[in-house]
Amino acid sequence: MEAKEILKQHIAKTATLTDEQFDYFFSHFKPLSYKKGQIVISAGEKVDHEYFVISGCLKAFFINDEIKMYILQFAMPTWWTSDYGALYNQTDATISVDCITDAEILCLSNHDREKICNELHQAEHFFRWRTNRGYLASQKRLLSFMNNDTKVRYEELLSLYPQLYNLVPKHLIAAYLGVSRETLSRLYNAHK
Amino acid sequence: MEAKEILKQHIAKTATLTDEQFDYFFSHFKPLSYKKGQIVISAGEKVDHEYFVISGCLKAFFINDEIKMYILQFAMPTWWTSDYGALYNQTDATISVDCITDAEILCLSNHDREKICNELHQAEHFFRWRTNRGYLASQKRLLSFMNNDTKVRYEELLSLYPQLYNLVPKHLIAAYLGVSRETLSRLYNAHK
DNA sequence: AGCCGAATGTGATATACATCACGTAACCAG
DNA sequence: CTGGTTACGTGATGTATATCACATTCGGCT
Repeated sequence: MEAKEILKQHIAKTATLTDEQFDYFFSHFKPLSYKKGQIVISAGEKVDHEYFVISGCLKAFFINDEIKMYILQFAMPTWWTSDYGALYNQTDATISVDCITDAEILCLSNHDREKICNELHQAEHFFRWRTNRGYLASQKRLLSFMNNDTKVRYEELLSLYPQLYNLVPKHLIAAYLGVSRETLSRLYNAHK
Repeated sequence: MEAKEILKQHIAKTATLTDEQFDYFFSHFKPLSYKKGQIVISAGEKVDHEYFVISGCLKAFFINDEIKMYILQFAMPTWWTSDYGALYNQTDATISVDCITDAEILCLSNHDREKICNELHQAEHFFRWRTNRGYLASQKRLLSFMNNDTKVRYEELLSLYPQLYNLVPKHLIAAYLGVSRETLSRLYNAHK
């Protein structure tokens, strides 16, 4: 299935757009191809776009002290990603995004999103719901962080996204869980 | 300033409504008065409303194992609160909300919010931005959780909301930070 | 004023995890 | 194939924090 159709079905779950409206909506997206390891957003630079993943897997991450990396999100097909803080507030990125695998993505500028939201009520509706889902997911993750130990969070992550186990290296999973790679290694090798 | 005016100025920061439109918008809200300690949302029960705080301070919290409490949010004037997961998905509440102090709040049903969003494009715009701010705040807190130790998070919280120091008991601050009350006590009593 | 439960301080001990260190295996590019 | 980089496993040790226990103080009621 091509990118346009994937986005169309994704939007259709929350908003009602005529074919003409969707064509107009889609005309603001630019398709991009990335290779494994390529950088999409680099901390310290300006951010003008958000990204909708068609295929592949990206990560959005924060690096502190030039040393420790924390992964905010693994972005899989039909997920959106960006440094939304920087994007909405027009500040420099503090979060970076790069490709864990080769990836096809659709790119939408901040300006165009606001323009479309203004022009099409249903587009605004869609983006409200998208953000809402992100908010709920973030809150759920925060609660899990406070409430569960690493092992439970690890199993939670894998039961939610089993494909991650073979797709991304273990030290990235550790960076998502917020523990060291050594601790994670010991956790699932404590067989029995 | 009365409740209606507070809400009006709050909305005006993100959305443009005529006086007539705002009057219509406001007509869906119901003012309520609560006493310190009163319960607004009780885990396990249905949730039909979200709440806009006019005065006082509420907390939204999760209780695990009938023992440990984690505070998701201190809701201060002009903040919104509810169990949004339960509200949007029409499931039973997993999060409770109660009053830390006496409070005046405005209450809006889930049904009415969706109705207004559908009728007034600018209302949908407002709620998109409100949710967006919540999402960014939640993401920031998550990052701080992974990246900073308890002391830094404690200072972060107090520099953001200095009034909390005298307003809420320390064990609630500990429950927000995700540490035991003993640890928090030792932290700021470790005066050399 | 005086009482009682709630809030807070503080010691002792246990534990999960970070960190450092080192070794091995897998992967890829020349 | 080969050398180097990346991923992964595992031991030893230090540290922040949880937990339990108990003492003390505070604040709201009657």
